[in-house]
Amino acid sequence: MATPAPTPTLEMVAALAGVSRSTVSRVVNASPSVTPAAVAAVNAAIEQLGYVPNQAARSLASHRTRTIALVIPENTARFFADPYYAAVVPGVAQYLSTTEYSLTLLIASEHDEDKMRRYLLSGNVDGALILSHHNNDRFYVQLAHSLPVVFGGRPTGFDAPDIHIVDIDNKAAAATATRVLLEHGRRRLATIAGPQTIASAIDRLGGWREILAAEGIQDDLVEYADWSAASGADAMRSLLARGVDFDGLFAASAQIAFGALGVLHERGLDVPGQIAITTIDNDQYAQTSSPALTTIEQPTTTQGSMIAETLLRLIDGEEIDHLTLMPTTLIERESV
Amino acid sequence: MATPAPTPTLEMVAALAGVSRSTVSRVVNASPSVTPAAVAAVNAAIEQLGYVPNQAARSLASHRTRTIALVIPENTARFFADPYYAAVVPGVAQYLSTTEYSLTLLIASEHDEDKMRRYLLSGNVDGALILSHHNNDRFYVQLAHSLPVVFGGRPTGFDAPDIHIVDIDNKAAAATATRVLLEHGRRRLATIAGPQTIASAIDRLGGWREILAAEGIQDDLVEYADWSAASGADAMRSLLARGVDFDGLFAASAQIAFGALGVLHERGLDVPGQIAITTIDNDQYAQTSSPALTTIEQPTTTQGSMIAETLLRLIDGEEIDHLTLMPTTLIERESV
DNA sequence: TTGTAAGCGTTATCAG
DNA sequence: CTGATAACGCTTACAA
Repeated sequence: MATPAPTPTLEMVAALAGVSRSTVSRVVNASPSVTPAAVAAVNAAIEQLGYVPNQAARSLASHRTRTIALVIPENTARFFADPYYAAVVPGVAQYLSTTEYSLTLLIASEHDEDKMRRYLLSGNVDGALILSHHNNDRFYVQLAHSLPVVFGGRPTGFDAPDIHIVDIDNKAAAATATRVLLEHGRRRLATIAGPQTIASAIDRLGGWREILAAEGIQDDLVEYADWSAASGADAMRSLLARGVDFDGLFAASAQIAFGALGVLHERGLDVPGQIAITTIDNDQYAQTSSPALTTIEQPTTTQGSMIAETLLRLIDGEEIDHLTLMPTTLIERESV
Repeated sequence: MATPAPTPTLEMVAALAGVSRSTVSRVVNASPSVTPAAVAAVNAAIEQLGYVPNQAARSLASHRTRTIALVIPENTARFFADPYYAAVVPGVAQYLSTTEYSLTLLIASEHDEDKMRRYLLSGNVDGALILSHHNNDRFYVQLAHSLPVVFGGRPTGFDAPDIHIVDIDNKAAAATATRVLLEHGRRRLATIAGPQTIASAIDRLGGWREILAAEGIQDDLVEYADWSAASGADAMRSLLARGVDFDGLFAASAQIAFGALGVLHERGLDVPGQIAITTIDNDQYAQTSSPALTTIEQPTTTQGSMIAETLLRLIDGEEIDHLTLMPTTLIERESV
C-alpha cells in the first residue's frame, strides 16, 4: 500500500462518458440494449479512470454476491492430508473459473458453528458447497433450508429428501467390482467393507450384497475396516480365521485391499490364483501393489465441477434432481 | 433451500426492541456507550428475529469488508502437493479465527491476472496475503500500491523496498547450520544450494558464505540443485567428482541432504565420520534418514499467524516494519 | 446515552 | 435506447 488511491465510481465514469449512471451500469453488466457508441464511450471512460465496480454496493442493490462458499467440515490438517479434497477442490475451482463466481473456502475448525452460520447467512455468499467426506452434521442439512446448498457426498444419519446431493455412484461401482469377480469364475466371495457410519461405505457393501443376492450366492463373508491398510490387514486375518474357503474378495478401498494383500502374501496365498481381488480407488496403492489391483476409478475432479455447476443452477432457480450420481470406470489389472 | 425466509433487517430489530436503528447498530458493533437495558432489549429482539447483519450493506457504509484474501501464486495441484502451504495456511486460518476477519482463498491458476486484479480491487477484501513460495510476480508487488498487502516469503527480482514481508530468517538458519559444522571441528566445507532464482535459496547460500568468509575458509565447493532429493544426489556426485577432500556439507534442504546421503552411502563414505551434514527443514526426510539429520526447523505455522497479524495491523494503519524475520531452531541429531 | 438524517455506490423500475 | 429516481441495509457524524 502506498497511494490512498482515489477510487473512481460509476458516477465519475458516467460524467466522463457523458451518459447517465444507468447507462454505465448497463454497459458494465453487458446489457443487450445499449448503442455501440455509448458502449464505446463508457468503456473508454472506464479504461481511463481505471474504474472497478464496488462489489458491496453491487450486491446490496442486486441481492447477489457472486460468491459461493466451499465448506470443509474438517480441520485444516485433514483438509491438506486427504487426497479427496486435493481432487475435488480443483474441479470446483476449475468450473467456477469459467463463470463470474468466486470461491470462499471455509474450513470448519476455524469457525465455530455459530460463526459459520452467521457468515453463511449474512449475505456473504449466494450458496454453499458442503464436502461431507467424513463427518456429517445435521447443522449443514438445516442450513440447506435457508440457503442454496449442494452436498458433495451423501450425509448420513438424516432423512433429508429435500437436499441436493452430487455423489459418486458407489453402489454401482461396488456392483461392477463384484461382477468382475463373478465373470472370472469366482463363486464364493468375501468383502471387507468400510465403516458403516459413512454413506459411501454403506453403499459399497450394498452393491456387493445386491449382486450376490441376484446370483443366489451366500453373502455372509463380511468383515469391516476403517479405510486404512492396517485395518484392511486385520480384517483379512479375521476373514481367513473363519476357516471358510473363498476365491474372491471385494475390498471397499484400495488401501484396504493393499493391507489385505499383504496378509495374503504372508500366508503364501496366491493372488489372483487362489483369491482374486477387486476394489475401488485408483490411487498409489492400487497402482503399485503387486499384483496391481483391478479397481474402479472415481471421477473425483469431475464431481467437483458437477457440484459447482449444480449449485449455480440451484442458485439460478432451476429445478434440478435431488440426487446426481457420477458414473465410475472399471480399470482391469492383474489382481483378478 | 426451501422457505424463501423473510430476512429480518436492522430496522425490524429496532422496531421490536423499541429503539432507533443507530442503537441497534451500536449494540451489534459492541459500541461501549449503550445502556445495559437497551443492549438487553436489542439482543432479545435479535434473538427472536434471528437477525443477521447484511454484510454488503455493512461494508458499503463502513468501507470495510472484514475479509482478507490469501493468494497462492500457484496452480491448484501444487497448492495441495506442497507441504509449505499445508503448514502456513493453518497458521493464517488460526490467527484469523481469533479475529472478526474471514479468509478468501485465491489460487492463481483459477483467475487470470485481470480477474484477480479486479477481484482484489473491487472492495471484496480489506487486504491480501501473498504466499510467494515458488513464483514471484511483479503483478503482486504492484498490487501492494493499491491495497494493504503482506508477502509470506520474499519475492525475488524486484527492488521494492516499500512492500511488507514476513519471512523465515533463511540466512541466519544457514549460518547456524554452517557454524555447527565448524564447531564440530570440520574445516573444509561444501554446500549444495537451492535454485538461485528463489530468495530463500539465495539467502541460504549467503548465510553459508558469510560464515566461511568470517573464518577465512575457502567457499568454492558449491553445487546447485532444485529442492528435490534426486537433484541433491546429482549435486553430491558432482561435488565428489571434483576430487577435493571436504569433511562437512551444508545442504540447503532436507530433501537435498537426503539425496546426497544416499550417494554417500553408495560410495561407502561414513556420515558423520568422514563427512558431517547439516541442513534445513525438519521433515520426514530429516527425521527418517540414517543417520537422522541435524537440521534447522522453520516456524512455518507461526509464520502463517505472523503474516496474518501483520496484515491486520497494516490494515489498521499501524506503522510496521517492512521486513519481519522469523527465527529458526537448531535440532541436533546424528549427522554431525 | 440516544435519535435524526445523510450518505455509501449500485441496481432496478418506470417513464420518456 | 436512455435517464430520473427510488431503493438496498447499514454506519456515522451531528444534535439533542
